[in-house]
Amino acid sequence: MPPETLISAIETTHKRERRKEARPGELLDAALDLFVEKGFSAARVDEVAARAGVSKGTLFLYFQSKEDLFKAVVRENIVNQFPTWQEEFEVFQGSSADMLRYALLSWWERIGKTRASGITKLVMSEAQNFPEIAQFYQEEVIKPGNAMIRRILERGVNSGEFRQLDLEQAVHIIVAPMIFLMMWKHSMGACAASAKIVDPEQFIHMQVDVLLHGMTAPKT
Amino acid sequence: MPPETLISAIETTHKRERRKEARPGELLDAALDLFVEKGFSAARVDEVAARAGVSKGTLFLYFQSKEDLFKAVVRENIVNQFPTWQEEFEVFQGSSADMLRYALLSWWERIGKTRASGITKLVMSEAQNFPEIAQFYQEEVIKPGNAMIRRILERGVNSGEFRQLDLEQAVHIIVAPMIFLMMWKHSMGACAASAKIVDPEQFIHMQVDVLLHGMTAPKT
DNA sequence: TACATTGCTAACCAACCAGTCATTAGCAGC
DNA sequence: GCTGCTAATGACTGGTTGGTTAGCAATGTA
Repeated sequence: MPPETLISAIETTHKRERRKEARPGELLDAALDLFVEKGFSAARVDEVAARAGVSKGTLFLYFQSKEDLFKAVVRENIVNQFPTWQEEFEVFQGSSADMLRYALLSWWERIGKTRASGITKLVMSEAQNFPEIAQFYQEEVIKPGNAMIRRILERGVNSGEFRQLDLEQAVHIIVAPMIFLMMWKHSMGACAASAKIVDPEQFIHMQVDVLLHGMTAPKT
Repeated sequence: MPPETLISAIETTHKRERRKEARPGELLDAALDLFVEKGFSAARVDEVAARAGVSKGTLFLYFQSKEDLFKAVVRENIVNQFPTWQEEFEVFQGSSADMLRYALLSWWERIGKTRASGITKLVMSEAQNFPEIAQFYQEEVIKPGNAMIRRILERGVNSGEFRQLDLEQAVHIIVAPMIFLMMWKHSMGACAASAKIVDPEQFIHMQVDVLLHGMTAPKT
């Protein structure tokens, strides 16, 4: 009986407070935890509510449905980050290689490293079973995200720093290892000990290095 | 009532045949379909049986549990492929760059393109919720798979064709885009029309090209 | 036809869950 | 202390599911 112990452990203090302002934030926080931990379909609304210290009924007072709750979590934790990046890139000085490296590293800092990376993993995992979520994520996260990467590449190609590239495809090549990193962190990485990638930041540095210069030995 | 129509549509012909030999294969085939389509936890044992034209009871006659069924599917569709590759690589003539390109393209031909790619996606997706499956996959698929990639890289480094690389990390860099391709195909790729990667083979070619030579423009 | 073998099935069990709604109780104003 | 508003609750509904098993029926044999 793990739920009981969990619930009692949490709600020892408060009996029935009225805190209309604080509830949504607390629910979103608990929901992020559970969605990341269990996935969308396996996460139980009951448990989200319990972890936020309220009953299931209360949760449905603030969010129309489980799906609605999830969308709110995504907006709170990912979509909200885009404007900051946008601004940083607009004033960025330096080579496009540096810009790319900065983009990937700061992405790791703000998304990959945090709980938010679990959301991306979740969406990739369950898109098939929840097409509306896939659609939503495509529009609000993937499209804007890809656009940002694309702009960096364009900048590099236009300045002659990068060679002529099929931009559509190149964006995927940049993004793929980052998605992989998030997937791994929240799947195999969380299980088998031997499955740990030693250091994600080191991985990103090597990734950028290979992206820029390749693996082939320089001619001597 | 979609299950009814499905079942009736399938079992119109046979009433109660005794075909001990054929059952396991048919069940494995149906199971692959459903696991790929729905994922491990969402796939219903009932439906697997129905699609194979038998009752649920029969399925449990041939496989101890849902998990056991899944392991059999993995062995049938992925693990069985390894010896072939092994042999091919052992007799491979040509540059390590060609070998790498060949490895990724033939991997796409035999796994990525086929239903089997859905298994990898499934495992990455649900490893957290089913640690035993993660463990199993790590041992029987990931370790051997990584070892094969590693051998290609070692070959290239030893011959001086590739520069000195952190092999552990480099393996991940090779594998990451392939995993991504499978994930994408079975998640976003199956949903939003705009989310289609135009051509996986083209993606792989460009990927190999970038891996070997990088994106930086050659000095003029 | 009678009989034995055994592949196969239907019915069953115990447990689970998103979402609803009538009821309860916290709190602000008087 | 009382009252009215409404935030919060939790029992309930209608629908799930993996796994078990007692018994039926297809096949081979005599």
